[in-house]
Amino acid sequence: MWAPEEEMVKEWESEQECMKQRLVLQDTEAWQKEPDFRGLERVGGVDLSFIKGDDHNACAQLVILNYPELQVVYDVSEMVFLTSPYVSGFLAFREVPPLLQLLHTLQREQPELMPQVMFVDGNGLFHYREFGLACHLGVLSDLPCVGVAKNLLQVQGVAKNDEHMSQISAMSKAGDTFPLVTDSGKILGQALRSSDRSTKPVYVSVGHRISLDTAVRLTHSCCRYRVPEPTRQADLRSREYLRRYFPSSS
DNA sequence: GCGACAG
DNA sequence: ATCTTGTCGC
Repeated sequence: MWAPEEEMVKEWESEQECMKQRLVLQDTEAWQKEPDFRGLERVGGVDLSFIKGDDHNACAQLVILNYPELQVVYDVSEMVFLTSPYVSGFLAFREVPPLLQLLHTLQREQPELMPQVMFVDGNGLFHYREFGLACHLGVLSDLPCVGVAKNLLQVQGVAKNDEHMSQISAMSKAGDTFPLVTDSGKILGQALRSSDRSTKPVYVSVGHRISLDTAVRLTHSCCRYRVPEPTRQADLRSREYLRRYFPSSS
């Protein structure tokens, strides 16, 4: 393809700017204000897994877990064909369409299972233009969303420097956090030590219809291992699906 | 040339 | 995202 990426990225930037106006960065649900999240019964997770040499065909996964037990009560795997390339800062344009499709199918076939909050693999507000995957999916689905990234995106002055490494070392137990502060002093997310056994933190940021404090508290309460259980199950199951139906990829 | 580059 | 098993430690 000859021209596009540069032009496409410009369009994508304005789309993000437009959708940003619909973002809600505060708690909107009653359960979010409860100390033990009383009233929260279903949390969702989504993920995409790929076949090694193929960046178009992927397995899209949606799982619903009950809360606080965190047992899977619904899961769907579906092969999808991705048309957009992965461009850092624009992950949502590649992954959101199939994820929305899974949510729409759920709405049509088992609306009573619709999750009350979604966990997303990647960032929300902690993003170059403060509109990452979790914001994008949140706005288009109008569901509360939390972004949890496994790797630090270096944005707006936040970097993996000595200070950052030092703060990581200072987190001694599960639940410990430190803020991700931009060069302009804005807190766009929190690094969280999600389990006692993992030294490497996860990076939590607001997606939609939830406050940062609630997002961090909820993420901590959904972690049995380093990655929040909804996202972890989505990842495990989508990869299992590929192993089963495309043995060539394993 | 070196480092960054969510997934 | 994916390429990759066993292995060291508790």
